Amino acid sequence: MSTAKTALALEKDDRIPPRERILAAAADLFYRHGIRAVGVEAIAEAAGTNKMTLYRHFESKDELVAEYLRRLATKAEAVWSRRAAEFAGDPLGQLRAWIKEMAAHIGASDDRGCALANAAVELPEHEHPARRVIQAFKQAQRERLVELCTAAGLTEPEMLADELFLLLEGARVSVQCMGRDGLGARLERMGEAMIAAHQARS
Amino acid sequence: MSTAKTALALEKDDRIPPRERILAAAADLFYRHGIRAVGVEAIAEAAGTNKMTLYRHFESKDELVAEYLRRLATKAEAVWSRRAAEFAGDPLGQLRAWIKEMAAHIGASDDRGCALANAAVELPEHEHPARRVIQAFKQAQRERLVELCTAAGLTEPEMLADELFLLLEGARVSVQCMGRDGLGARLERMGEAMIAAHQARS
DNA sequence: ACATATAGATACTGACCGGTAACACCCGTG
DNA sequence: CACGGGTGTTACCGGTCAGTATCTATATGT
Repeated sequence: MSTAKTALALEKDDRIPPRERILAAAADLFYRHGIRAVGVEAIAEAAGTNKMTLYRHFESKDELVAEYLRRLATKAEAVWSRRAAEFAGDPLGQLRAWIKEMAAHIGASDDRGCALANAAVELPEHEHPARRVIQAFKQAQRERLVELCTAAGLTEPEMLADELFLLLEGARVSVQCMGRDGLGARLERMGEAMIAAHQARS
Repeated sequence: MSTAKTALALEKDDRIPPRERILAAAADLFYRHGIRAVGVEAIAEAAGTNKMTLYRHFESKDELVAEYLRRLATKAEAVWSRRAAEFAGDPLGQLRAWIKEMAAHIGASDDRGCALANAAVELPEHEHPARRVIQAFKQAQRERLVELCTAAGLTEPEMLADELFLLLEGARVSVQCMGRDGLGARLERMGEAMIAAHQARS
């Protein structure tokens, strides 16, 4: 079976503790090649260490995967906090900024969609430790959107939040099926149209 | 790594030639557990045959995967033809029927989203024979939607087609992240709202 | 100088992977 | 009857998988 993996070992920096190097290498390889396609040995090597050290820090590959996703979720929450601060008191502006940022992501040539969603597709087993991370993150994401739509005084905020959420979620997977070609720009227009449709008619 | 696979060998029916039994078994296992999670031996066994016979009909696992997706694409095209015939001269009705059917899919308890999209997530390698199948199918799908929106006389048909396409695509992956809970019904409302927003104001 | 903790290196286990070789078998056609 | 094609069976190949045991090296703190 075809399994082309580019190692590209990020050069070892001893100032960074091995646990962090492992997580960085895992993030890169998992995202680019998929979780099941990457072996622990390749991760250890890319992190400038070895399997034994990896297993001293993570009790299994499944746990490493869960931690990889947990880190991404934390990072995403930080971005939301940053944006909330930047657009304090302007929920509509925050909503628009979010759409803009997602459109930019989709335009990036190395984008392979949402790592959490991809993991959900790759790991259907209900008992996998990654699944609770994914579910909690996506539900929080939707909740945040609902609150934003509500605060912006838009009509039927829950429905609009779902529309925007699914639109973006669809765009991020669709890019992996069909390629990019201008989707980023179209996405922004669609988001704006949906918001406009939920603005109270004066 | 956790890899729980339920075999559930469909009992062998000798009236069906082995090639078809293999494709049926592959379709079931690939969809339920993911492509990388299922080995050729498990497929052959579930098909009531063995690896050797499988490799007499498919030159590699990658080719089997491509054929699995090709069959699904063909089946989907047939559904579209059936629907086009049923709603001949009523593009709007056809559009609505499509949304209804997709919403029903999403409500089904064993749904794991679009097999083609899942495969795209699982197989990022550009050279994989499955990728051309996926891309062609998704582009045809979008094209059909554009034509339908145009025929229905809706405003900005390309944009509406994209909106509906991404909405549905998003719903099918989102189900795998967050569960179903009523998404089917909400989906229908959202689709109708989008269509309404593109109906020429009188 | 000593104890402790962390990390590196290498080799290993047992299982599974995709793919193949060799051979026995059955069944329909000539 | 003989033949040949599709099928089944078994054993195997080299490689990789997740995970572990063992031993050495290094750094830190006292």
